[in-house]
Amino acid sequence: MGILQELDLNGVRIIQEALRPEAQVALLEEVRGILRAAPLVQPVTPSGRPLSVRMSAAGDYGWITDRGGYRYEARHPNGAPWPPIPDCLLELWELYAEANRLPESCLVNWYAPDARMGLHQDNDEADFSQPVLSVSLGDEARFRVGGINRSDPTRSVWLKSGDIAILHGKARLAFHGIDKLRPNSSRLMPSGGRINLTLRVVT
DNA sequence: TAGTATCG
DNA sequence: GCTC
Repeated sequence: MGILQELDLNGVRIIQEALRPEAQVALLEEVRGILRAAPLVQPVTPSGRPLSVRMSAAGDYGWITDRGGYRYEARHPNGAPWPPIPDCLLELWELYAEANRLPESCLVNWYAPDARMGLHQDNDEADFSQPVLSVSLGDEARFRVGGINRSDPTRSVWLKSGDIAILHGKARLAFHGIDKLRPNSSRLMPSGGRINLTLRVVT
């Protein structure tokens, strides 16, 4: 175990090694179940540009982007309701989120080895007093965090498999993104890539 | 503008 | 190549 277990990145709380390897394996199996019920899709921005990340979701709502805009939807684009959020993720929320509501959405983001996520805000939710909690699985990723204005200075950290990041308080609306993955940096998924699970209160 | 390209 |  490393010495550093927790750090603050522009107000974003990073909990390193929150999940032991066995818990990561179990969570990965839950994710595979979600993806059987709700297959990954490659979304496009409202301007029509594809995201490099592929997405699915669990819970009452999933986050969607297409030519119609950014929004939450109660159903997968194929018309099926999203599968339930696994209990182990609800337990992580209770343990770390310090929220007074339960998450209504678990976004599942699949990063192929060359996928990235540009700097953005999570601002399609109704209640910004509720935190956003994300779990990393698989390859390490450079996570960049700024402030509430796009021009604010940024800092970055390498997120590893099993790490948790929480956008809360004044950092709830912090701009953030994923610069790049570090290839072959995890034994969890030997074929490479990264999964990010993001729990949010939507309404 | 949850995109991409580019720079010192 | 990496960082900001």
